[in-house]
Amino acid sequence: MGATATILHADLDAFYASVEQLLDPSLRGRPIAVGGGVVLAASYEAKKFGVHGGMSGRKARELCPELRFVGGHFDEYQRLGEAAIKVIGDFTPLVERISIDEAFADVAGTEHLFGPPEAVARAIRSRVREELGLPISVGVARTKHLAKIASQVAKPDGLLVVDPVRELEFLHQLPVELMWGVGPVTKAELAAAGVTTIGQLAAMPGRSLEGIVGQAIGEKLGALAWNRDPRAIHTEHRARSVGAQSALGRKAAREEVYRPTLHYLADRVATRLRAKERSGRTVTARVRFADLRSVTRSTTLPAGISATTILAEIAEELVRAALRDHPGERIVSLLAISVSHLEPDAMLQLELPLGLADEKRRPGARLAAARRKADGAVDAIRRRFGREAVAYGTVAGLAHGVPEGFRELAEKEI
DNA sequence: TCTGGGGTCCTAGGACCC
DNA sequence: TCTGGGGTCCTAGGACCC
Repeated sequence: MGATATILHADLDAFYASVEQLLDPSLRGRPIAVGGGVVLAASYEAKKFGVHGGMSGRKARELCPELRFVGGHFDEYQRLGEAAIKVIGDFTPLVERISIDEAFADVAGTEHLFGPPEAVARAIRSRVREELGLPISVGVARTKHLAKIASQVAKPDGLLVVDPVRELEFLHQLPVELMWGVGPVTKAELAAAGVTTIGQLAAMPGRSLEGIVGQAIGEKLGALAWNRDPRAIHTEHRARSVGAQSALGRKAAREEVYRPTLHYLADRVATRLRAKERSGRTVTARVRFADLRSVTRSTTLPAGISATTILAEIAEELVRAALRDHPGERIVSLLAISVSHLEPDAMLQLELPLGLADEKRRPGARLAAARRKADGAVDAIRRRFGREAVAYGTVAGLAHGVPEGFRELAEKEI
């Protein structure tokens, strides 16, 4: 068993940029970037100049003077991402979507219907190209990790099947940074130890590898390097945290300044929690200073919360504490709120009026229930008239860095 | 190389419990 | 021969992924 390569990893190439080139033919074959202040995605023509996602717009223009910036068609990204996943789903129910533009699939057992895995991969690629007009790369291998590496190597617009008898031969010649979990820091640490290829990493004694990157990562990388990581396809996914953040440029670290932003963020997070019928026990606030260093403060409550005002108040307290501990920092460049330790929304059962006995058992329970009810009313109005129909006091009209559509896209359930 | 917004997981130290 | 708890939860920081 396990001797055939049946895991596919499919990855839309330069997804946002490809969609823009699809929508506007005059952009095809030209270096373009989606975004403005920051590059959200770059076309392959732009990547040749060294432009990549996450880069500042200014830097990107320096590298590529003829770069065209285009505004994002976020609804189209959502629609086309869904459509591509649907194409994969036509070949197998075992699909694990891991982001808007990529997914794993297992085609073991569908050979009698659609032919061998390589034929399925070809079919997926040509259907996505013909029906949606988008390039997609596919890797096929015996394990998820190897399939993912194969799709990266196949890019752009390629297909690569890793023959099970040549797995290590293929894997060991590649650079370590193609492995999942090896970023810039780990790459540099490994390079300092003379390790730049997956083969060199595989040859290291486990002890010394763990000495460099820590136990958990060391064990994981060791398993990946020998392709001994038989992770299964997971078709269900449940979020472990819900958060929101806003970059502020440079703002004074004063309450009148950060308060409205925290209410805005709390509103986004709490609304999503309630929509999922979840609440969370741990609230974390992050403050980033002018030099981009950031600190976090968190607190864990005895019971989960999902009320906007309560979340906002806790976040304010956490931010105050963080600033108190860093009196030298007078500038804030980003604020974030995250809620974790998620559980079923306890307040849902508290819709009925609470009596004095409840209040004695849990001080503040009645106030919390009242706030939860007010939130429920806001949620209902928004469901009918849209998000903009209601805002929490000073939050109304607050200007924020990225387009609303980008936030909504990022918030979408995968 | 000063860059957005959404996440996951790991580590280390301390508190607390039995 | 050496050593003197182990387990669990919480907090803060950090690396990494798309």
